[in-house]
Amino acid sequence: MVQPQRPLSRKEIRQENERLILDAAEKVFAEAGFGGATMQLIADLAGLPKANLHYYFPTKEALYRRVVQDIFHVWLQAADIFDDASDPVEGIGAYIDAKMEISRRHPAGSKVWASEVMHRAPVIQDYLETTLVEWTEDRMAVIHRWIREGLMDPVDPRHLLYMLWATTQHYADFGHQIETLNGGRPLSDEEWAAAKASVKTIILNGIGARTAQ
Amino acid sequence: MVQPQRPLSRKEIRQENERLILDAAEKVFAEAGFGGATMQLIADLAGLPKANLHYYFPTKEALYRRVVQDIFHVWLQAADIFDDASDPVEGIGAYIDAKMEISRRHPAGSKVWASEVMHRAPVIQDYLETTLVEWTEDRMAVIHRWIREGLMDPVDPRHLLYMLWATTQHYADFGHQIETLNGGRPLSDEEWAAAKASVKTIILNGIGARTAQ
DNA sequence: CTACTTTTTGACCATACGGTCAGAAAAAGA
DNA sequence: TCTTTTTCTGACCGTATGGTCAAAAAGTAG
Repeated sequence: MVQPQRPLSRKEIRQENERLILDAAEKVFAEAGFGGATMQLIADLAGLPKANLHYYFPTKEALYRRVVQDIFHVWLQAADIFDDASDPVEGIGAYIDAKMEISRRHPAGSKVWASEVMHRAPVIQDYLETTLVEWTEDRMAVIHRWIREGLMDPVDPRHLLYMLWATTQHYADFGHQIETLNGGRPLSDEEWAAAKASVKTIILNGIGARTAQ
Repeated sequence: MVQPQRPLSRKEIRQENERLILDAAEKVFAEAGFGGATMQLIADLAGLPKANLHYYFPTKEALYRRVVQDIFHVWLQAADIFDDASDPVEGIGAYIDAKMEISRRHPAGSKVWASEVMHRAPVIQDYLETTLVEWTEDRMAVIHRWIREGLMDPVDPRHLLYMLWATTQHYADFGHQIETLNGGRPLSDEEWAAAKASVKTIILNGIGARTAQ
């Protein structure tokens, strides 16, 4: 272990500890659900005494709320790709790649999100009703434009989006099932590439996506 | 309330109460997760005193186990359709219809299953490793046959199955999100029909499914 | 009706959990 | 150095929860 020479400043201590706690909390909430998670477990995983958690986050709910909000923002960012594209092959293809990558790198976050929504979004319902609704409408507009431009078949954009979310997040949320069906081994680099390719092929084919000239 | 003339026999009492408890448990486990569910809540919903639950199911875990097992069997049955079909348009189309119908009629069951798998299948891992593995291999063989017969494109059957599961179950597991994006209203009959149609169109198109002559 | 078995239930218990607090330790400022 | 502010932490508390139990109620068989 390399010890820093200078003692950490207060700001650094705060940032470092909040990070430790949030990372641990994400994992524990993902593995046990909100109800099954305990502050003690999170504290142990973060390597801090339980009372210290309550110093940074007053309640279990406040901590959970922060975890869910952080995840939501990661996801929103990942969707910028969508807008910059000139055709569905590029836009939806890149979106699938991005979401599959998130499923691979942050499966815990995806599970926490899924759990939150499954339980009727007790803490982020307001986000769903505002930010997510806007986000969805914007992307639906893009898809409608592509349809008008003859770049893809006239599918219902809403259900296309649901399919994109469902399919990509499945690789995180049901990762354990996939691993079991893969002989107990996590997907290798090649298998992840094959998964991405399969998803892209079927969906892009399925909506008759064409590239812009 | 219509009261039966004859008092219930012991066998009837047992069946009736187990059914009441299992139905209530499915709902509560779905809404709160295993950790968040309480025996008291289940008891209240079932209209029985808590001690009575422990008479029929010794522990919370035993009750949960039965709920998950029951769901698993419903799903396995729904897949018989797959085998009886002579081509992917019929087989996969009917499978999508069946799974969408389950998502619509038994969303709680789907959520319990999702939660169980997300938490690394603590109670049904053995089922995953035996029954589900067999089931999956059988269906993969069917898909491989359809590919050999030129009835669909040579897609990876594994990832096609994942896409089918992901897409159909999404309408149950993320039903709350879908409802929110639908203006706060649950999907109407017509909207469910549109959802089914969208999923079938995109996937069957996506794999180049053709009907047998 | 009588003896027996199954079912029901209120009261109770031990434990685990979220949260509090007072005082110690450490950093920052003068 | 001395004072103030922030961070840390063991010990503690009230409550909610899963589970138990003994006795009552209800069904069954003769």
